[in-house]
Amino acid sequence: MNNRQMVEVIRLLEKELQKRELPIVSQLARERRAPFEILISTLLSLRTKDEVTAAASERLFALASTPQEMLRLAEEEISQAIYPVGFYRNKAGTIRHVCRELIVRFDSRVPETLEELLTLKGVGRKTANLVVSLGFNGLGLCVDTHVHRISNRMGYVRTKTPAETEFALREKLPAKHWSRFNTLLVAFGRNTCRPVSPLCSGCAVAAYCDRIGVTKSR
DNA sequence: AAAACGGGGGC
DNA sequence: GCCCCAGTTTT
Repeated sequence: MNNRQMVEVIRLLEKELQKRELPIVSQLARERRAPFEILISTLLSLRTKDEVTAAASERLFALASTPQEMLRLAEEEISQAIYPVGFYRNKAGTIRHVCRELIVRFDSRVPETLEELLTLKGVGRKTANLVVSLGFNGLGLCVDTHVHRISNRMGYVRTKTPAETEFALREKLPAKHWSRFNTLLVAFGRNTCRPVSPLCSGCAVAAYCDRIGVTKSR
């Protein structure tokens, strides 16, 4: 698959996912959110389903919407609010730590660069890229397992690891498509282009897919 | 490179 | 029961 085809795939997925109202849910919600809310909800999302994360985020933001307010909450209060996302000590602790850092080091704001975001403990490559991409409409390319799998399955790249995929995509895919690309592929990967038994019949972009590594499909 | 962090839901 | 989930840090 070449570049022009991949851009067409992005266009088709955009149309398809809107038409069928497939659950991009919290992703689309996040795009309208303040960077602080994107940062916090992304921290909540690690190894946790998106719907669970979305509901937990709402409950937490109802209690506190700024770093100062959130830092006033005890770890126990945060844990209670975000149930049942799991990783409570981890996530509640990280949230308080990040809030404190934002206040002390960044004038109570969320930093806008990948480098600065990565200095926050608990914020890794994917979280930082999402904040840049969705929070500041910047150039963030976040390669998770969905993006990695589908990029290879369609034959757009040939890579072993998500890190290699990120590098390859940064070289190959025009930056203006990055933000929508990862958002769309994650939604697509959950619903249609699943890890096993992808729903190939009726897939909107089947014509552009090489189906590499797909053995069983429906 | 692998383990640990944690709980719900799908199958 | 087993495996997976918009991951990151520590060993």
